[in-house]
Amino acid sequence: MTGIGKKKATIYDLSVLSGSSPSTVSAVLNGSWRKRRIKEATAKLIQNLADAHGYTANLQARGLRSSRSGLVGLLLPVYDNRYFSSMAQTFEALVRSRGQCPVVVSACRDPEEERQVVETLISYSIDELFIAGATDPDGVHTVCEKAGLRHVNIDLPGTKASSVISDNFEGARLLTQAIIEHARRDGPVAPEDIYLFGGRNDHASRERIRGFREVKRSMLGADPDACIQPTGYSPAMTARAFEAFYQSHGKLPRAFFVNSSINLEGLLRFLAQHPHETFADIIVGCYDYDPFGSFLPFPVFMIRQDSEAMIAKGFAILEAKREPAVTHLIQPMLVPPRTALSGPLDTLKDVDGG
Amino acid sequence: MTGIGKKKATIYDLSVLSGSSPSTVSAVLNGSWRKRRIKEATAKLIQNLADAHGYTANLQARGLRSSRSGLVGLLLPVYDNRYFSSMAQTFEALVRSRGQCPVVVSACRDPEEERQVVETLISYSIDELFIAGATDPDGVHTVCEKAGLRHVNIDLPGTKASSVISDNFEGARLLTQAIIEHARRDGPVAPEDIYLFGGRNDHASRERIRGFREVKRSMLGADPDACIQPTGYSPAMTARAFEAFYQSHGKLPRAFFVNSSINLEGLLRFLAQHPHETFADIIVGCYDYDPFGSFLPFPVFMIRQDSEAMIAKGFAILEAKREPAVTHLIQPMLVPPRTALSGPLDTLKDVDGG
DNA sequence: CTTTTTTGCACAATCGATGGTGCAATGACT
DNA sequence: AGTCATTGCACCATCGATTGTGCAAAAAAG
Repeated sequence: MTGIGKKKATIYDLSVLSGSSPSTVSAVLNGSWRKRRIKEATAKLIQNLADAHGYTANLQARGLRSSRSGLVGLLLPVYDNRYFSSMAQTFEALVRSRGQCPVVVSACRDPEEERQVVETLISYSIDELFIAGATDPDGVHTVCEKAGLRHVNIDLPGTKASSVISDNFEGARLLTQAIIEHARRDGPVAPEDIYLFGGRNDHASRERIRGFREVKRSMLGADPDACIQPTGYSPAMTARAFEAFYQSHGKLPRAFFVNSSINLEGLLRFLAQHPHETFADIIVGCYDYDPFGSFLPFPVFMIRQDSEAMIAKGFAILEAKREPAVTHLIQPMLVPPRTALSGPLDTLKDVDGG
Repeated sequence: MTGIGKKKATIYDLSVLSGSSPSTVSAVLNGSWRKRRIKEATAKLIQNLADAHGYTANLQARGLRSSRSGLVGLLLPVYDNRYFSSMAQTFEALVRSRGQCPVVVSACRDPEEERQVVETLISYSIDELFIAGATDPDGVHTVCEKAGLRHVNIDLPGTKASSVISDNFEGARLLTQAIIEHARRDGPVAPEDIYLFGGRNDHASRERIRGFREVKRSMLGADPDACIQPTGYSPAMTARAFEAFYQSHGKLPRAFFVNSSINLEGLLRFLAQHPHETFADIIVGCYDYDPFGSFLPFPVFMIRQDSEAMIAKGFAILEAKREPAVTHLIQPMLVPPRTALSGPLDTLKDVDGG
């Protein structure tokens, strides 16, 4: 409580105050004092002094000396959608519960940015890194390896480090099947009735497209190439693809698979340009779960990826230090329309809730 | 490119390689070499060596010595909703563009956690801190001040540091007015037709409730206290409030104001328990913008808070070092139903978009 | 009352970068 | 040639913590 605006207390200050040496103070404050055979009384004395002066360790100094920082990084492509923001939320909670400090950064799907950001994290001696949805996981891997940083890929796999990803193939199968079955309620379904929008040439998109096509072939007997419309990940591009389809066909496909919630925002932009009623009968499957997306005015089947399981598995991999780079699949979950799942926020206590 | 898995190069390594002293190397690599009158040829030589060896500065060492880190912190209550995740996205971009490194952390609306997290950030000598939506801004302020850390409150104001917040009163007025006007399309509206759900006893909620009540009084002549249902911020509690209302009234209010998108998720949970058609005619106003929320099967008016302007203003305040703690209001924007606004993601380039 | 063991702690090097200071070499000028 | 200013850089203390090592004093053993 002493000293507002004063410099922060250091072990040297406490050393003078307590009459012990800095090393003793250090040992007491970092918990290694038993190993160092410090008398319990001494430890207590120093601990009390530290508390009284609001001592907190200078983590940069500690990190410099010990070349470990207690930081665990999560590299995201973007924050601004429910899949990644809930992943960040889960990550924070998990890292905190392990007594470490979470650091989340985004790199905007830019391979160069990804490497730079990771370099920066390395400069802070982070202890572990979760690389989520990286455009160039192997590029990041190289940077990490050079620095001896343990890391794991989440969501998009790399070839050089272990990865934990959704079973995109299976998820896509579930989703495609669900929208086709739903469409069949209104009569027979032809291959040209079912489209896929969004995604690009990354592993997840490829697997989802593969699952989509496989189910279409087995349920509908065919899958014309025209039904696959990879638009990239931007809402604007996706909206344009819907608009183009609409212009040439006079309607949207009867049912379609949207590659991610970001692409689904593209659908919103399209819808905003057109009267409400025109699209009351479309059926949508979206690979990603967004609670509001689930309640749109037409049936939206969604896939909820289990980011909690992915992060947890990621930690397990980092601890196991497996040598060969393996890829673990986490099963995603099909979410029927109008479903409000609980999320990471639900574990928070809501103080003063009235 | 040399050395995979080797230790990172330091200025000492480069010092040996270049035949210069460490301080010269340091000066060259941190850009202060002109001030230090280093020959250009020497600088070039060292720079080339550094590039060749992939040198990156150890930021912990630099931070320790200079007691500045280049880090700028953003403290969030949670990640997992569009308001805060888009704030994080904007923050990242802005900080990056200033050549600093963004660090985003969440504290789960827990005052104790808030202080602890900030202590940790301080231990890393962060240069500036944005405190967004803190439950106890003044508590955090105390911690910051003790460490001489420049900081600014965003979204929820404190009394001891400057703040940048939405004009919640005005936003609530706009929103309330919009839903009342919309409701009047179907006939006269009584005070008991319009409710407010969500929020708790924080500044934002209070201001919103004040705006809500003021508009109701002026447009409808009254505002019974029963129409205000502060449920806290959790979806579960909010859902319970809707359920309770429904049990006792046999329906939902004709129109209602929902305090935040998190509370709006509570509405989803309620809806999921009930048949679709029952609620086709409700009118909702939500204080927060979520693109999917805007397209729900009933009219949803939303308020989009301008987090970009808030962050930008926050930087301006930090730079100006204003002494008296002032509070700046940023005007939010009323978003009519079925509107897809573009967000921070739209400025990203989407490479490989096919 | 020695010798050995254990206890309790102090010393000092170290992590990597920064920045004040000092000093030799070079050039400019009288 | 002697003085002075300038250029170009090296030296060294410093930031705050960690950790291997050494050495007294106290306790135990002989």
